[in-house]
Amino acid sequence: MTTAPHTLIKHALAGRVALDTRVTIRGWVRTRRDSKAGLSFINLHDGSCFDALQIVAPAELSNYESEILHVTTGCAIVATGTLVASQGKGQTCELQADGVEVVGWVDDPDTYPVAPKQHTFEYLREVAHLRPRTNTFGAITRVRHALSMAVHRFYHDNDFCWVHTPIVTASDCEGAGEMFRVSTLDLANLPRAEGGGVDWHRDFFGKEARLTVSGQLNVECYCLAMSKVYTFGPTFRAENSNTSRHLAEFWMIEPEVAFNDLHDNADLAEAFLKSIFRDLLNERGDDMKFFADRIDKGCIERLEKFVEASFERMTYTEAVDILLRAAAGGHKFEFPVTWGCDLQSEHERYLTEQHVGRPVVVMNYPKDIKAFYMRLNDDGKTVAAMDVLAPGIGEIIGGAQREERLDVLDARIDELGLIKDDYWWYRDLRRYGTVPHAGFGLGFERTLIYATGMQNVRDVIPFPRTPGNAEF
RNA sequence: UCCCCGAUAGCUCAAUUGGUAGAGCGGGCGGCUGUUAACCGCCAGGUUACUGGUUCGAGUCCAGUUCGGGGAGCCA
Repeated sequence: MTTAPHTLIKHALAGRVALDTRVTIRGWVRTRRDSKAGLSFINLHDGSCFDALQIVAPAELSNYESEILHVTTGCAIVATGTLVASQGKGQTCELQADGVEVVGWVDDPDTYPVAPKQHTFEYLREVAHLRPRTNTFGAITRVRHALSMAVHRFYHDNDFCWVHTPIVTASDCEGAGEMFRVSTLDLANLPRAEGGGVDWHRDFFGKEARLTVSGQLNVECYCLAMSKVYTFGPTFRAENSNTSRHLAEFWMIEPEVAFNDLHDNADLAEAFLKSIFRDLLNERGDDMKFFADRIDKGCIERLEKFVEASFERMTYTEAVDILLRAAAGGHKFEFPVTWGCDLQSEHERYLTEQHVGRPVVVMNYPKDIKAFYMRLNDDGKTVAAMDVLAPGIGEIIGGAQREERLDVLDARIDELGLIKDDYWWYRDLRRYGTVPHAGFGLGFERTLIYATGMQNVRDVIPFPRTPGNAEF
């Protein structure tokens, strides 16, 4: 198969193609306007940048009457001609076409779901297969890509290894969250064990298997060999969560660094977030300008401040004091604050939005509200956990220094009524060359809504999976 | 899962105390114009989410269901 030489619209618009040279442009029609002066204007997108290229189609084209005048939004065309300075306002250059081939027609223009107008995001979710053709989802797609590449660039440049932790896991010890089962058994005819329960030995993996809720336990193994590692992949939670911040399938980034303590961990989180946002501002100015114009006025300024200012850091105990003072000063909280309680959304929002006004790292939570693998502090009451809270989102990062002492880890496992044997390989890490280490998890979709000002994680992932919805 | 709100043309929304179903955009046709959210005229387009109830009469009131949104919990 040969590919006809063609030009991306971003290169044509950026001046990488000299004026008065012949080019071929391929893409999808956004709008068509006819002039009785004997020409039509076609706005064409190809996804390579935010802006469209204007195609000037003269009436002399052999298919002008028969085809060009019937082109509607969504048609796919290949236009060949000369890139020229525009005679009109609104664009610097345009394609003076001498040939326009309609490659793909729109069957029924009357009901084409994506009109060149404002649609609600709720509606566009119902046409998720066509929403990438809108300005907003084109911009989101490019921003998502740019941030993904920035993530890999940051870790690569800082000597991390990207570790592909498994999606399917047979260890039922990943901790928090309901998990999706993975099975090839016939649900209508399950093999039974002697007690009447399902005989999982007959299943594909010979035991119960599920989709991962975190790559952390696996990536710790590689951390204690490669020193600096991270995961970046899909994660699954079968929670019945119906909010603008939860998905059943989402992408998470989990770095893990040997010999790091909690403060190193917070330093890493800060340097990491600043790096990817700096890259985003540098690379996707066109899309970020769109988000600032149409979605969230302050999104660029917010990121610019973010990469300049240092993170506010406080302990859980300090956070509780701040909240108690706020309550005493008349601020109404639905849930009362006491030392030992988990921070509610309203508490996190107060801290990050009102008290600090930017992201804040809260560290050293009471051990009773955190996971077993978090390192017990010397006070015996708190663990070396940290949450990064962001305005408008809440928890964007959750992390900790891990418990590297086997006796302390075992005591925690016992305390929580967990079964030691289930964690045999995780415990082995503490028997063979254990070292202090720390890491965190960053929700990628939450990062995207923070960066763009979009309000729902369902609108920053191509095909959102939520309770009751796996269409497309 | 809990609380609150909503569902009317392809899309975004109107419709008075219950009394003939409307507009803009999009689409078709025509006019005008180097146009650009173009503009002007005409036309087409509806089982008012679904099921049942109250009523002479229901888009409107009541009950249930489905789907969607906001908030909460869980968390990233």
